[in-house]
Amino acid sequence: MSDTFQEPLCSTCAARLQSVLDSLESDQLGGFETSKKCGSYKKGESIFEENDPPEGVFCMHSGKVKVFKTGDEGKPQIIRFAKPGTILGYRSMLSGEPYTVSATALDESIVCHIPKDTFVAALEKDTQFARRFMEMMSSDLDQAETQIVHLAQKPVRERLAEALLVLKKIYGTENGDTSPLDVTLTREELAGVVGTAVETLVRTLSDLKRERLIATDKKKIRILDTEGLIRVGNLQD
Amino acid sequence: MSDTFQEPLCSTCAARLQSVLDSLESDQLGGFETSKKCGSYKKGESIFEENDPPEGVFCMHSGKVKVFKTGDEGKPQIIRFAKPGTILGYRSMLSGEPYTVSATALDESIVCHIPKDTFVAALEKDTQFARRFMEMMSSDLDQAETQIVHLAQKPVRERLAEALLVLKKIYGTENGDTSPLDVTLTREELAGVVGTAVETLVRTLSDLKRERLIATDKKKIRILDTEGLIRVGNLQD
DNA sequence: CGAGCGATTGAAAAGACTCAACCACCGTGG
DNA sequence: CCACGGTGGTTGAGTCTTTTCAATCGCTCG
Repeated sequence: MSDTFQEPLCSTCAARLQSVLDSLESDQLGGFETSKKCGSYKKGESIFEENDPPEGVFCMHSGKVKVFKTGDEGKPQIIRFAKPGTILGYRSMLSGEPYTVSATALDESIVCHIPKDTFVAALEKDTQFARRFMEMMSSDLDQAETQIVHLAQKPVRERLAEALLVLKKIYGTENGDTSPLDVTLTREELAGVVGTAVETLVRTLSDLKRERLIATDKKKIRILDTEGLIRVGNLQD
Repeated sequence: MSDTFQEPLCSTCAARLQSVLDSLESDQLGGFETSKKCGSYKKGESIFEENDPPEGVFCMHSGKVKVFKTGDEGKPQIIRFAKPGTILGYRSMLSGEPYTVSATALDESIVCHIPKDTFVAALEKDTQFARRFMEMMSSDLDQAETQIVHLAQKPVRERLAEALLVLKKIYGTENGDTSPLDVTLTREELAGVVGTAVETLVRTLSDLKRERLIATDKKKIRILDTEGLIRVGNLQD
């Protein structure tokens, strides 16, 4: 974590308005502002890791982060992607148990750390905030359960199509609709999202390229035919 | 849902003490008691289903319930098992969205329904309760994420070993340690837990039998060698 | 320039699924 | 009481998917 950047303020933080912290009462907000510590993370830098002791939660101010869990054989499985406004590491804060997932920057990112006491106090004092927070947890859980079903029942090809669409939805594209996804992952990372071997991932990507659904340029991926991918992914919803 | 049974009281409910409702203040408890509606469900009966509109949460008083989500091809994936004290359907209550999972009795079960208003009021008034509730959600989420990694990275054999150990942990055995698991699932259900085809499940079960790790008698499954299953499942934790 | 990592491709092997047949048990109705 | 039909369980065979291992390629960085 490096230190040369402008420390953001919660009160004027655009990312906050995208997050579960949007409705925070101003008295709580002050507590956040004075107790938080923000850090800048370069691409590849770790924000927290499995088994680390939790001391609060992280709130993303800018950048992109992958949240993953390491399997028995050491292979990382990407559980979810975070963007500005996302709260990370809340589970361990609540349970007091060490982190069960790791978070690593995918890009230059600024991530703030809010001490447990501050956060818990806000949860206790601001009912509306607590409510929003629970809704966020619900939504994370719902997403995880959908992921379970897809991993159990869909073939790699469908999961890959879905993963690409998810990346588009979360991080968007650089310019127009068919311009490159505004995030770059290694093939290994993408394999870790889809839950497959790197070689299989590469082959399946090639298939999609051959079908003109996507195009690749270096590490950049462009989605040429969103509808087509939805069809491939069997995603009616 | 049939009606011939003794309606349980929250205040004297043994299951409650096993649940997130254990610390509930007595004033809230009264609200639960007067507003709840309990129902008895026979084996195979549905408690709620995907896309049903939520009107509160369910709390298990007795019995066994499977919670599952239906995949695109209509194949049910069992997400989790519930026992007395388990709260079901809380996600949709929070979000107001229709249920994203279904719950069905595996055995004669008594399940109470607590109206949304009552439950939400308790969450708002009783900070300790809200805290416990969030911890429960955390733990569900953690479990779901572990499941994701295992589905993505472990072969059927390992997942089956784990599933059997989970069933033992949740529902226990009928008598001694190597007596039959105190729950009966069809092969199809077990396949839906592990995330595989019925035929594969049957074959893998046979392998475990051949290795004397388990034994089967009709639908009953006995775990003969817990240590062995832990080894097969690659479960150091 | 050379080392090394990430990406790609090929070929073989393993794992899992599908299809099809058969068996075993159970409850029903004759 | 028994024949019948149906459901759930099991097994076999073949096929498809996915993984693994090996080799090659290309690029970047020191």
